[in-house]
Amino acid sequence: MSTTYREVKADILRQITQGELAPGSILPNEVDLAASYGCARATVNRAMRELADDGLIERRRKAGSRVRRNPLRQAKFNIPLVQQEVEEQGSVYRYALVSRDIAPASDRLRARLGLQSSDRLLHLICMHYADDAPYQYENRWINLAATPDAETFDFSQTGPNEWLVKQVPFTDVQISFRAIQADAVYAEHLDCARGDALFQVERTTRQDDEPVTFVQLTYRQGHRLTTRY
Amino acid sequence: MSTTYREVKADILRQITQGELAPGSILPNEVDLAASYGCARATVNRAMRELADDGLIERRRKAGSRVRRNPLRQAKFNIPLVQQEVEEQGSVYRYALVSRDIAPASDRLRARLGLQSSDRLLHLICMHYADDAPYQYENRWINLAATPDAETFDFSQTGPNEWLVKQVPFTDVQISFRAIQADAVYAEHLDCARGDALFQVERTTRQDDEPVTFVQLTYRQGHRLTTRY
DNA sequence: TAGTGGTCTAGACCACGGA
DNA sequence: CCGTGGTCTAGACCACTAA
Repeated sequence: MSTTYREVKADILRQITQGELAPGSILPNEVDLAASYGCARATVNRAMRELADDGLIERRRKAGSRVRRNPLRQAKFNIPLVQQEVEEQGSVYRYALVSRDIAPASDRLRARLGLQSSDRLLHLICMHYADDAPYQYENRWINLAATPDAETFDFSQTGPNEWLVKQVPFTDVQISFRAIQADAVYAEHLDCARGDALFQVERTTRQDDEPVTFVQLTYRQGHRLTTRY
Repeated sequence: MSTTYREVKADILRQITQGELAPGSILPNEVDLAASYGCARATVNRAMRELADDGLIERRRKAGSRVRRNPLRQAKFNIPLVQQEVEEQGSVYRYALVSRDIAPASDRLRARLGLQSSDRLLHLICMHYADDAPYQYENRWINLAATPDAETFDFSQTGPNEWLVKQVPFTDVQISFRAIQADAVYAEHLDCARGDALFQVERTTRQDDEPVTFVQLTYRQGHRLTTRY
């Protein structure tokens, strides 16, 4: 009948959210907390470490643990594969390859990704449908210097994301979200009006600083990305 | 000279990203790993637990640990206070209250937040500037049933976010991102054209299921939210 | 039912960094 | 300097669940 780290964490969390522990105030040290909860120091340590990971407290050797003044607000988003995303909302997923070509990197992409001018890129445009309605427009560049196999793979049946995830390891991913206005191309593919506001995710994937792929995923009008914490 | 959990984690991570451990393959159990790394089982456990938290492996009792087939792609975003966000990019921050009124909740908000029809809401519209250029338009509703003090507080000098973070505890936050088209009001306040695509964050904060505040934060044209992992 | 991860313990040593 | 958190250990019991 010992106190678990979950109980310790929940109790401290309660004291913080209910204002018993004011922002900026200092918590007892681990030894004292262990004694008062009647558990081992390692148990308190795990509870406190998770609270620190969650951004609720700040810990420093010798200085002790304090409740953060401005609780670090951080949100975690799942970035699912399109197919899973579509199927999880109960729709039928369909994929189509719109175009495929190979060309040297444009100046814009070279600057953005840090590519050599000699590098060749595989450029794919794909559509993802939910119940036969346009769901996502995918504009992707794959660095053939990093992924030579991509040149011979047939992307007409399998989406590049599915293939890349299984074939190519990566070490670093950068993601950004923004709003863009639909031009004629987007309007046609996503079945919306020119000028509509669309939600776009841009993602750059690297393997040890070498760019592997850059993609723009543009969602149909009205899409939301949601999370809670 | 023992093996640390960081070393164990880094070594397994390397095997995954370099393809030595294929997606879906099973890892040795903790006892065996501990033996092969020459450390205690608890050390291996911590390394594996963190890999699981990071979405790289899946663990199940009796079944063992496997490399995820589709590495769970999850991104963590910091949700900073506007003032910090502006100042961190080296600009001067300025705040202004645009309007303030108190009214019963509209049907739309009642449905969205799960409010009682008798609840009164404090409705604030605020502007946040960076170097005197519009940066963010804030449209906020505060539930006076949950936060009576808000009724008498003077929001003409201090932004509601700063005040709420310090005054009101919360237990649950829901965030969503989307793209919207600027109407005449947005165009005027954010100094952009009608029809421009704007990036908007919506956030609902609750304390034990009671809605505390709902806010729409609309950024100036061209804003991006970025992260890496 | 047996194997695996989940957790707790009591103790130890150490690194960091405030006073 | 020396208090605090960071980490490791060897062992133990337990909860879950696949076989």
